[in-house]
Amino acid sequence: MSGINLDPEKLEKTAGILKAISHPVRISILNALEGNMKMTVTEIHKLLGVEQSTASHHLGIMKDKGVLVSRREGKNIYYSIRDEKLKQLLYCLNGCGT
Amino acid sequence: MSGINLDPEKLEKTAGILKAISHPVRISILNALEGNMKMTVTEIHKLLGVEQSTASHHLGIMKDKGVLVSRREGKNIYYSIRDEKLKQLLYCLNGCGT
DNA sequence: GTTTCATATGAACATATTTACATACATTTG
DNA sequence: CAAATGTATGTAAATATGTTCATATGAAAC
Repeated sequence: MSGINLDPEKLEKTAGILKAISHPVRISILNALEGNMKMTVTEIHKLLGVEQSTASHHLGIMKDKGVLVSRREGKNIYYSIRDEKLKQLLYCLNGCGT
Repeated sequence: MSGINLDPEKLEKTAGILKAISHPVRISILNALEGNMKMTVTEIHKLLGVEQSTASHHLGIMKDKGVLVSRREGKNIYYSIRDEKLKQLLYCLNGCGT
């Protein structure tokens, strides 16, 4: 909150979270999840028009960095945004995109 | 503001801005600039303990993406955060870093 | 003009990302 | 158990990124 962030580990973590968002496809996924609460891999892959494996890959990256969580329901796996704070960040983002 | 962001150009731009921030050194630079308004390349290179060329490189990336602006004053070039909105995003970030 | 300080650039190298394709795994249905 | 559906993984190739070292540019001082 005051001055420079010196902790290398926290820096890495913060950078990791940001990096996990810094991709057109992943931003699209997050935008979709802002409106839908939860979506399956197939829904996202069809909505965005990317390969199923590509969608899965991007979802995996965001889950790995703690941006998303997933939950199995039968054959489907639903992904959703983990933290409300991250949604705030997304709102800021849409504002910054000028 | 509602639903999914479909404009590929805007997506690329947003991703570009985020990408420009998604690096430990660059987050450190932004943290430093939040407190200092403006800093020279040398100040940053010494404060963070990175090579001069590395500091210049990272500053260039952020300037290129519109995150920073630079202004020459004599021998020095001062960098500063371009947009107030970006500072908000940084505040959000420090909140999300848990 | 040449020396000095501040910054940027280019080459080279290692490493990481992104994507597609094929295939494997998990769950349900018949 | 076999088939069908939904998801993840492994490989490979193209591209991008990060870092260092050396060098070039720009501005000021002498």
